[in-house]
Amino acid sequence: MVRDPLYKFFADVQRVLARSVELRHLHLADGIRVCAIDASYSENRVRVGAVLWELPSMTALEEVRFSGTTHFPYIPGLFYLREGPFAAEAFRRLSVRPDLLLLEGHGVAHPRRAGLASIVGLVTGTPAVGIAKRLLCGTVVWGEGGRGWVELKGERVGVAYRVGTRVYYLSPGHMTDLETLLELLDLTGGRPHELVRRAHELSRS
DNA sequence: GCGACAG
DNA sequence: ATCTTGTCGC
Repeated sequence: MVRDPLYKFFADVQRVLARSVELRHLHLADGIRVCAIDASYSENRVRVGAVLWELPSMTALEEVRFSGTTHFPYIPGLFYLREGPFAAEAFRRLSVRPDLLLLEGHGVAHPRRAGLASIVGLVTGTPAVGIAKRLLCGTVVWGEGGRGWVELKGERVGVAYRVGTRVYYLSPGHMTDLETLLELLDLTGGRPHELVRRAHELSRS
C-alpha cells in the first residue's frame, strides 16, 4: 500500500498542505469554546459526533450528530482522507464557531507533519489540536507528573500525559502550539480526552 | 532490508 | 475503529 501510486499522490498532497500549517500560540482564556469531534464506523457507514464545550466549566453548549458513507479505507498516515471530510462537515453544522477543534488523531506529530488535526484545522480555518491514544511516529521523553514531550527527529511535536495506566498524546494541528496544549490540559483538569470520549459516545448513540 | 503503523 | 468473556483491581 505504501508503494501504491495513490498513496504517494495523497502523501504528496499532505506534504504540500503541511507547508501551510501554522504553529503559533493560541491562549485559551476562560470561557473558550472547544469542539470535540469523533466518529464511529461499521463497514462504509460513518457516524459522527461533535460536542461544543465551554471551558473550564466543561459545559456542553451544543451537540451535532449525523451519518454518512466513506469511500476511503483506514491507512496509517492517511487517516485524514477517511475522517477529515466528516470532521469538516461536523464543523460546518455547528451553529456557533468554536475557538478550537479537538480531533481524534495527531496533528504535527506525523511523518509528514500534517495529520488529521492539521488538515481539518487548515480546511476550516480554525485552530486545532489532535489527541491520540497511540503514537504514529516519534518517541516520548518523560518528565515529571506523568507528563512528557513527544519528540520527532529531535524536535518537540507534542505532549504526552498519563492517566492511571493510560497514555494520551496531544499535538498541535494548526494555529496552536505546545503551550496551547498545556493550557488545554489545565482547563480540563488534565483530562482533555474526556471531551472526545463524549463525542465518541454521541457518535454511536 | 525489516519492522512499525493515528482511527 | 470494531469484533467480544471473563477477569483483574480500586
